[in-house]
Order: sequence, then structure tokens, then C-alpha cells
Amino acid sequence: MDVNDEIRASGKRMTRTRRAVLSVLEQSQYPLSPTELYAQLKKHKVAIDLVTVYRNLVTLKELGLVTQLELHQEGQVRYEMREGRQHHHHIRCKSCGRIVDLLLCPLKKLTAVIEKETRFVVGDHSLEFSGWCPRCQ
Amino acid sequence: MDVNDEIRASGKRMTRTRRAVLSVLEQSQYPLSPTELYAQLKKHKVAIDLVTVYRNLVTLKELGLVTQLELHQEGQVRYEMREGRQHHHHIRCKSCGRIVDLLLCPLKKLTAVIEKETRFVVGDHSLEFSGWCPRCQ
DNA sequence: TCGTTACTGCAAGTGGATTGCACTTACCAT
DNA sequence: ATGGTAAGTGCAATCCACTTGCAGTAACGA
Repeated sequence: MDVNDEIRASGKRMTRTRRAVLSVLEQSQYPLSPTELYAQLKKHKVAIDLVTVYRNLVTLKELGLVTQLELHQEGQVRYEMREGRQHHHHIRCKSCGRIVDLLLCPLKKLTAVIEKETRFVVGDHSLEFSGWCPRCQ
Repeated sequence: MDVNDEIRASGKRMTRTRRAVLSVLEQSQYPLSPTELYAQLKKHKVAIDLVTVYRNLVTLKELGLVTQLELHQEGQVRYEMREGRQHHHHIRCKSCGRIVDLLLCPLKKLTAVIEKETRFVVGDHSLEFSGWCPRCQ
């Protein structure tokens, strides 16, 4: 079941704008904010409204096709394709804003410890590092 | 050197409103958003503008007297007193929004691994869990 | 190809946070 | 103790990410 099928299976439709949003996300090397995504679309001469970008991202997130992340101190949200990629975190350069994937997640074993400590049932976690990238050091 | 001295030593002044902001933060059991802080001040009949709350928080953060945190999916920032408290993280209830401290930080040893993997120089990290608190389960 | 209804664009609205500016006040030098 | 100056404050306006209302458009199953 490819992306197209997944969308259709949920009663949603594969529209011109939705295809364009997916295409830009698929080609991006790093998670995009709605505004950046919108700028990319404009660059590719796609006629689309920023509101439509927002609404498509909400839909795609609900369908589990994209992941939403919020990086510290950014004041905006970012999205990346989920598409077979495994759970991971990010590091962001404090100087140029560059965002790079981290392949590790050291937290899975921690859940039990935290549940014992707090009596919460742990759902998600968000982990993010910031620092200075090679170019900015 | 107490809080008062620290503020004075930096060329800042200890004003009526700044004292009130600090007092509310000191008495809070959990990190407060500017709006919550403002509401607390109003409840205590402190005459203050919301803008002044914001500006004081910026100043206190710059002085290292308070820590700013951004919890995932909240869309607002929170502050807590630093005051001798050691580095820690938080867990937030997805249902009622309750925020509880975690005493552990499993990430210190990870810095070297990440620096090797990414060639970044790691500065800060932000880690946050969410789940369901005992009352909301 | 037609009808339903998801989707879109435009405009307006929210809410958290910031900025400009004139007035006020803390506090140090005298 | 007091007067000058620069930090701090309040108010209004603004910014910016994001959301909502609504009328018109288009995907796609029948």
C-alpha cells in the first residue's frame, strides 16, 4: 500500500496540492517548516495557498504519513516524511540553524524507570540536541 | 551572593515588579508560562503589565536566574527558578497538562557519541516525556 | 458524467510574544 | 538627602505562526 493508497483508503483524496506537498517533503534532506515548504512550492511554481500547506500537513500527520517535530527555541513546527524511517532525533546548529538526524535513541529502556518514578504512563518523548555544526565552529 | 546581589551586580535594578515575579516563581511547584505568572500576580493584587512580565523573564533568563523550557505541543514557553536546582527534565500529562520533574538525566555520557557521529560541538539538549498522570489514567 | 463531499483560496481572527515610545523610578554620585 | 541618568514600566501597536469561516472548486465513486 503506497502513499496514494493510504490516503484514498482513509476517505481522503489525492489532490494536486497534496501531491506537491508530499513531493517536496520527500525530496527534503531535513524537516521543513510550513513556511519553508510553502517557499519550496512557490519556487517550483506550484499554485498553492499557505493555508492549504498547513491543512495538508495536519491531514498527513493524522494519517501517520509525516512526523511533526518542534525544535527548541525555534517557535515553529517542522515536518518530515515518516516513510519507513525509524524513530530518531535531531541536532540543530545554534548558529546557522542546520538540522541533522541522529540515528540513536537512548531512551527506550528509560521508560520503565520513569513510570516507576512518576507513576505516569509514558507515551511519547521528545529529545533534541543543539550545538555548533562543523561549518560554524 | 543572593538573587538581589546578582541582579545588582549586573547593573540591573531590583524593582517592585521584578521582586513580585521572582516571588511567584519561587513559590510555584511547576514551571510557569508568562500568562500563568501574570495571572498569579493579578491574584496577588500586584499591579503589573503582561509585557513587563515578559521582559523580566528575559532579563532573569539572561542572568541565569531562571530556566526557560518549551514543552512539546504546548505552543508556549515556561520558566522555573534555577536557584541551586540541578539539571533535570520534565514529564507532562497529555490529558490534564500537569507537569512533574524528572530527577534523572541519562544523556551526559551521550555527548561524546553524538559529537563523533555528527561532528557538531554539542551545547544543550532538551528532553521531555509526555504521557498520562496517575489521576488521568 | 453527475453528485457528493473533500478540498482549496481568500480574508479575517487568535494568541503568544515583541517593539516603540513617553513616562517613571531605582540608585549612585555628589 | 537629593538630583541626574539610565534601567524599567505601561500602553498601544505590531509581528508571526497558526487557525477558522465560508463560498467556490474539484476528486472520484456510483
